Amino acid sequence: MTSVSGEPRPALTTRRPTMRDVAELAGVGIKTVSRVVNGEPNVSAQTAERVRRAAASLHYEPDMHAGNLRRADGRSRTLGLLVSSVANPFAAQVHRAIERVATEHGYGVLATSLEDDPDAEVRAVAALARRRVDGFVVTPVRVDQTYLRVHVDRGTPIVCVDREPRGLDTDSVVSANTEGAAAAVRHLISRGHRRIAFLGDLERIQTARLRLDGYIQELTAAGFDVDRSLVVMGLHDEASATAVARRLLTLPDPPTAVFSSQNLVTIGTVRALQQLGRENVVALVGFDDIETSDLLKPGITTVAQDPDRIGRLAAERLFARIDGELGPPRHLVVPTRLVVRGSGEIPGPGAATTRA
Amino acid sequence: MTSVSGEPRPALTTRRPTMRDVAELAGVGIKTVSRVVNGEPNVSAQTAERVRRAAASLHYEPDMHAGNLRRADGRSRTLGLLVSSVANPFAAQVHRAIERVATEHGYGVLATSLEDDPDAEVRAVAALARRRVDGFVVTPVRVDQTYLRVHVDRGTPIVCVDREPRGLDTDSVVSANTEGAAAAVRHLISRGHRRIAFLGDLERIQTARLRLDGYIQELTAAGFDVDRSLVVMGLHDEASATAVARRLLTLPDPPTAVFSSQNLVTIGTVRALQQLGRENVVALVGFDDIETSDLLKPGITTVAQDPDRIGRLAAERLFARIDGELGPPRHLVVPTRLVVRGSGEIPGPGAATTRA
DNA sequence: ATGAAAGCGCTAACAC
DNA sequence: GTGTTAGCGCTTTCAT
Repeated sequence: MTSVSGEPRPALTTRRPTMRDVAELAGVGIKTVSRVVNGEPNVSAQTAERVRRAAASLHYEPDMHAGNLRRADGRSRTLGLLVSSVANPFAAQVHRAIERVATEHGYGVLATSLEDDPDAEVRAVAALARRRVDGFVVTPVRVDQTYLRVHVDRGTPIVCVDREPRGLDTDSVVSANTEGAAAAVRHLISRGHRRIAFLGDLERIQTARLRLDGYIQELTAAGFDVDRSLVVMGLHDEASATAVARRLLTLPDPPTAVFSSQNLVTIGTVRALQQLGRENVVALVGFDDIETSDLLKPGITTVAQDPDRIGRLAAERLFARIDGELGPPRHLVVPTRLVVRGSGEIPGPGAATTRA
Repeated sequence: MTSVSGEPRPALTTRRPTMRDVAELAGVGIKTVSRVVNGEPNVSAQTAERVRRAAASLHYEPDMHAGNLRRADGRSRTLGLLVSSVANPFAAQVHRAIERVATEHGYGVLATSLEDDPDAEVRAVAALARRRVDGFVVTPVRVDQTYLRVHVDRGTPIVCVDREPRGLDTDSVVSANTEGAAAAVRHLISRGHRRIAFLGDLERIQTARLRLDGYIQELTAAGFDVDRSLVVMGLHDEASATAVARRLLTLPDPPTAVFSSQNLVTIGTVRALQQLGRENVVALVGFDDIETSDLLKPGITTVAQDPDRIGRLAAERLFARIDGELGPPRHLVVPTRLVVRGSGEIPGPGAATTRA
């Protein structure tokens, strides 16, 4: 090795400059740099310019976390988001809406996918707490959110989305699940259907139960009995939905309409209908919208949620609390919208036979 | 107000306990708490248990950022992710895959949506740098990524996904865009098509150009001329794709097949075909998969990408670099897969008329 | 096995 | 207008 003795080996990576480095280069004190970087007053325009030049030439980036350690408000300017999965289209749209509001406030978003695992929920909250997020947006998975109380007590606000919390009252933003499901069933009844099947998600999922409630309420209100053999819960993927839909549709006295309470279940049901060649005979309304519903034949009539609005409202609630809003928790309910595309308008046996 | 004089007003929020609080309660030095919390050796089992109890009773959560300030490796255990939009299905799946690997490493992910805004790219990188992320996964938007060099030089590795960087050589993971497009065109040619339209995204988007390259290469290789009147770039949404597709399909000598190079363009094309009632006459292959492609009639034949694999490989590359891997940048190309569903198999004028 | 002192990069408080 | 000092919550170093 022929290295010149005494010659310093070049560092593999260049050291990241600190405020002190900028101060030295600009020939000022470190506090002056701090003032310039943070846009505080009491720095002459000349000095400020020298500091800015020095900072730029060094590519100085202030260390946010170091600053927060001493800063009075101690804000990390980061939000924690807990969703079923960042890959889930509904959750992803909620996420995007939250991010938009967060960006306006100079905040970043740390998102975590829970995949319906109750333990992942507490682990994720702990991990985010160690990162000192200023607030949480949580899609509850556990049956009880009491464990979050300590965070609220320490001033870290929480907003629940999609599902209401239990064991702890927090701000929340959810879809009008019961009303939306009722509207779907009402729509089918108005088209002459009496035997309407209900295909629901896992019983432990709050929204699945609420949509079932809406279904039962509306049938009852219309004076029909709820035929329990047409109600199936526990469907969480396409395959099982297809299987159950096929079974119901090949019953001796099959339903003339289906209300599916979740996206994957709707898709599974469409597949079953197509396999049986009954997609133009049996009516279908699905809860939650599907991107390409209108390209199918028939188009799928759905109860559309508004994830963008849900996310935006949740973020606005959270920032209001971060900014010190007091008062009792607020519970926001975002209306759904029935999107008519064809599948839900297939007439049932009781349909008026008169034509225009 | 009848408050007992001298009685301290309860704090609105309880102060967050520090290591010092835990140490005091456990009757040990702060360093001992640090040892227990970090699982370091040289603490008696008895003492450790006392510390753990004290920490639990106070709901102590160590401040990660404070620790990083002094910690030798200075890791924030956070990754920065820049994508078109967290709501984009492809990006969301890449995101989920990255998150999975990150979680295994005890890392969090800060995702930012760029919405194809070149300025948002630099702003996002700066914001993430101030948060001291340990690495970046970037979907490049700008024509030049030279601005990232300073971060690489300081030891913050970068992996580009979906598109290759320019002006700076980094690890990258992309789909086989040219090959995938060529395979689509080859498929159409094999079904007897000669006049194949190409509907592409904005010319400035790298993947759009590469897919056009594949289209041209394959047509040329087959000995056909490229009819420029059948090639339209600059399509970035459904509406414009529908309009252009309608125009091409109503030409005096219309194409008998369409290759659409992007999801929204494919959907727009399907709509045009349905409006003209030609979805069973004109062949269609789309680049990038659509969730419910198989429910349409005909099903949409697509060149499917593998976002899960892309995300996983990108994260693995990034962690390899974070863990100190040296050596030249690696460029990974993830193969695409032609998914046959019907629309791409509609025969063209040159199709063999013999039947099995 | 345990702890005291110094210091990470920055801001608060207060001097000049 | 500007700089100095202390200290945020933690880890490092080094003593005991």
